Amino acid sequence: MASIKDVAAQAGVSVATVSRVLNSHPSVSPGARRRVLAAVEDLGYRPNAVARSLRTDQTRTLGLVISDVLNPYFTALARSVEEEARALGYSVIIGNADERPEQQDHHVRTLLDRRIDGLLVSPADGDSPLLGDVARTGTPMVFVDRWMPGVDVPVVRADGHRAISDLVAHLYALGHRRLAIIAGPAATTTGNERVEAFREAMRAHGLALPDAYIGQGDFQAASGRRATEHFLSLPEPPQIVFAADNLMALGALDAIRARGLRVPEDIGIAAFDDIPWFLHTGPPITAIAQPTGDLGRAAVRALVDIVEGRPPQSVTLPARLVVRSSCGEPALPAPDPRSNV
Amino acid sequence: MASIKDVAAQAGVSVATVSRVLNSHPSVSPGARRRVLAAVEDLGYRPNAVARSLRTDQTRTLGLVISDVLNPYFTALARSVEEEARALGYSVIIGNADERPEQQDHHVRTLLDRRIDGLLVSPADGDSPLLGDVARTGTPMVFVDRWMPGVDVPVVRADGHRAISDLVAHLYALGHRRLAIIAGPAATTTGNERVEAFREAMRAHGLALPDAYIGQGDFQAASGRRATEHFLSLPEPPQIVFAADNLMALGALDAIRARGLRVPEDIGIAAFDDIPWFLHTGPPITAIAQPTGDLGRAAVRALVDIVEGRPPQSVTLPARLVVRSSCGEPALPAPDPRSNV
DNA sequence: ATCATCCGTGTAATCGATTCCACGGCTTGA
DNA sequence: TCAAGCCGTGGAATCGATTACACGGATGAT
Repeated sequence: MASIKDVAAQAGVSVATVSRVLNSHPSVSPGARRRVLAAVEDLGYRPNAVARSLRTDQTRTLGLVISDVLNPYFTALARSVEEEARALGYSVIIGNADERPEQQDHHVRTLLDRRIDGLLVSPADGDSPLLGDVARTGTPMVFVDRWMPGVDVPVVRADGHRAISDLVAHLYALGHRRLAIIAGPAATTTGNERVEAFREAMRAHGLALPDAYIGQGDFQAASGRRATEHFLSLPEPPQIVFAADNLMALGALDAIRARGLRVPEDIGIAAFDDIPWFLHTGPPITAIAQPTGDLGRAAVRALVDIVEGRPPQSVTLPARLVVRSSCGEPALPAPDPRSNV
Repeated sequence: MASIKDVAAQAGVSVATVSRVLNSHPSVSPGARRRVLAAVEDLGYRPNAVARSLRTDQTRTLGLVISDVLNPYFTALARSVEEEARALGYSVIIGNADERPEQQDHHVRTLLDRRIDGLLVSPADGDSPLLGDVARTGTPMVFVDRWMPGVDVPVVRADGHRAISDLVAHLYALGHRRLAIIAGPAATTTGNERVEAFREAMRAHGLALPDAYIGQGDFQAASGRRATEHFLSLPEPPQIVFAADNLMALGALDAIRARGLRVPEDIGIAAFDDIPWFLHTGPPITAIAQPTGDLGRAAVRALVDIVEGRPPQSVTLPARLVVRSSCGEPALPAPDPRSNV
């Protein structure tokens, strides 16, 4: 592959001049510029990003470590992150943690070894001292969706309080009183917050959230299935199962089907995170939609702000309730049950 | 961040010795090794992958350009690719083409600029002379899922002939005669093959595939919706709509719902690509499952074979039919309607 | 005892870019 | 006319690693 030396030789100039042309430095004569450009074209020359990065100490690359690529929520997030980054002249390297802290740390380390300019993380369950260390060394870093308390970096996330309170009001209006939740791992912020918001909203309606109605999940489908099976074996099963993410909702649906029960007649389902498939499940699932695209874009902007030396901003955007029919027919159907995720 | 020089100074040796320790070169004295390791630990030193790549001319990184990250089939593929690559000591950088050739080319170029060791591509619709050029320059490259005729690189893919023929037999047995297909873009190999296999299987049952029953899609949900709307407006609509990928099946489901029709009573649906969600749609969708994990792994192995100088192999694995209820109740229900994707 | 060999180590070249500094030629102002 | 300044350019240092080569000392064979 042609190097800058080949171009210089072909154009009859020094490598310094070639570099100047390529970086549009002003002091290059029109003639030299023309000859360099011709040589570049002729040789099909493309600058070696590796060499350039070594010299300039920047890679124009962002790292994104997500908890689970198979989760449509994170895929959607990854897509918007990549788009915004590309618009700002950065590439993105995605690492999939698969909800496993060791794998998350593996990716963080590889990304750091590659000297990415900044890191976007949605931390997995379990504590990882590494992330704290990384933040402390001054590597530009931003949390997206989930964050870690005690690590002082900007956080870009959705706030579900309002939407969860709307959800509980909706369920209450439909006559449901026994509401259960499948929680995410306690160590993730999103896991806790959603339970707390749910409990609070129930209290506002004079309802209690008994421990038996709190299932421990790990954001994966299998855990949703297990938790739901347990709910269904209770002497008094809940009327509604609210899953703290979309995959656990899927597992819940499985468990309910396996028992031969119907949704929503026998038991209702709702989920945090709205994804296109929820329109097509039987029945369509009532969900809380996050502004995924906006979150991804805001996260990239915050990170690039840090990278480029501007003051970054934490961002919190509201999630909103999308009512469908998985908890029973709503009294007043929403004008458009389709989410705009 | 500490460099190899800092480690050398701290350990009281030269950078050469440090490098030898790090690369487990045999001729280093135990004492020196110990001091170097201590210094590495002490400084939290991690080798700079950028510098190393520049010198060794290899990045131990593979590029993967997929057609659409929002398509669960490709996400599953990406996941298995990353896993296998990690097991073999490589990292993966994913580029999302969004079914757009320019965006695909953008990613290919960026990946090449970064001097990835090899490229895994599932080419998008539309011709891209770039890929051919890249292959010709000797960059290690492997096609996965889709390929481009005339570009001489190994192809790792699933063969759907048998499964499609099974599908048509299944539909025929259920009494369906008017079968329609939503094709992928003509320029993609998978697009064409699936239509041809379908046509051939129909002919084997004495059925014709009229042009009106061939919808032109682009592997995106919206095109599946449009094609299905067109089918439904025909004087004699088909009894079954077979979508050449999962997203178009989703679009088809949309269109059918929008007309207030029921699946499978009014019209049946089947899809190429099986994804977890198809178990949960209303009704569960009959689909053709690709051995996605095996495909991803085989593709990585083929690519790494090229990179490391071994002779690579093209691989074709059979897809298989997973019967569910979206085309009517099967006479003999399959023992386990759950796909093992 | 002598010479060849081997082992552990350091010096320095190298990868492909960017960029500081110096230099020669030309313009411009006094 | 001459000094000062500017402009286009090239030489060379530099980023952080790897690795060929050289070298001194110890070991082993004869």
